Amino acid sequence: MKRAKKQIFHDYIAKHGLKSTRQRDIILDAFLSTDRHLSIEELYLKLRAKHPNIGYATVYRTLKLFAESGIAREMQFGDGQTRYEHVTEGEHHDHLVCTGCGAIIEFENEAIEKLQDDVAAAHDFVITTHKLELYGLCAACRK
Amino acid sequence: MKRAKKQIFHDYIAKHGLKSTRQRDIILDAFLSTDRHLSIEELYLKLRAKHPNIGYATVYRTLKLFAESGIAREMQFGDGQTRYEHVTEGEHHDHLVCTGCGAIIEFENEAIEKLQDDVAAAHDFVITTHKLELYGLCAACRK
DNA sequence: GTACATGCAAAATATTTGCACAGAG
DNA sequence: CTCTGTGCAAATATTTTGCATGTAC
Repeated sequence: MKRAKKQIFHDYIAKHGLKSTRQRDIILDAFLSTDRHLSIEELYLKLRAKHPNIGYATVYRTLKLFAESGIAREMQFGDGQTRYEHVTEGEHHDHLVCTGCGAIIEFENEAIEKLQDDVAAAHDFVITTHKLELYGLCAACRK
Repeated sequence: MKRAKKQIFHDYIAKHGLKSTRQRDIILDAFLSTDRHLSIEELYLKLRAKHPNIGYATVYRTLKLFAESGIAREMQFGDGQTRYEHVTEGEHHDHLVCTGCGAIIEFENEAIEKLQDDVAAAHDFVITTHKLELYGLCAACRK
C-alpha cells in the first residue's frame, strides 16, 4: 500500500512532466511512514532531524503536490494549521476528535453516507466530497 | 429572535462583569442582520461603511465574545478565513456548500444525528459538537 | 475612580512567492 | 541544454497583542 502510493505519485509526476527529486522522495517517505494527520510543521520538524537542508517551502509545495496527485488530502480541524491525511483510493472515512487529548479516530459509516446522499438529492445537489467530524471526549479523558 | 440574541449577549456581558459599549452594539446589530456565515473581513468592511472608526481588532475581539456568549460559532470552511454563524439555542444544522458559487445551505437531519451518536457510543466517546459539511454543485452551477 | 474596552500599530502565525542557483531528463 | 525544483528570504494573509487613551459602571 505504501508502495502503491509511491507508484501513484510517480505516475502523476511522469504524466505531468514534473521531476523526481531526492527531496520529494524523502518527504514522501516521511509522509507515508507517519500518523495519518500531520501538520506541515510536524512533518517539517520530523524531516529536519535527518535532512536539515530541506526548506519549509519545499515541504509546503510537495504536500500540495501530494494532494494534487491524489495520495493526500488537506484537512482543517480548526486549530489554525492545515493537516494532510493519507488518501487511499475508494476509501472514505470520517473523524472522531477528542478535544481532551487531541486524538483523531477514523471511522466509516455506510448508513450516514446514504443519508447524506438523500439530503443532497433533496436540495438538488451533486456531492463531490464531504467532511464529518464529531468532537467530544474519549473514555480516558472523561476520567 | 434577534431580540433574544441581544438579550443573551447582554446577560452574558452583565454576568461576567463586562461592559456594554457602543461598538459592541453596532457589531452585534451588523452581525444579526446579515447572512449567517460571514467572515471577519466581510463584517468589518460592512461596518466600516457606516462606522469608519471601528478597528479590525475590535471586530475580532467582539466576535470571539459572541462565540463565548453562545450566540455565534466559529466555522472553518477551508478557504483560509474563519467565519462566524448564528447559533440559536436548541437548534443544530449542518451545511451543504456549493463549490461553484459558494452558496451555503443549512439542513437538519435527525437520522444522521442519531447514527452519529451510535458511532460515538461504539468508540466510547461522548460527543459535544460535530461538523458535517457536504461539498458539491448546486443545480444552477451544474448547467 | 476603577476596571474594562478601543484603536492603532506592531507582533505573531501560517502560507505563498520571487529569484538565483542546482539538478533531472 | 532546457526547464523544473530547491532554498532562502521577503512578501502576504490572517489573527493576536501591547499600550496609551477612552469610557461604562
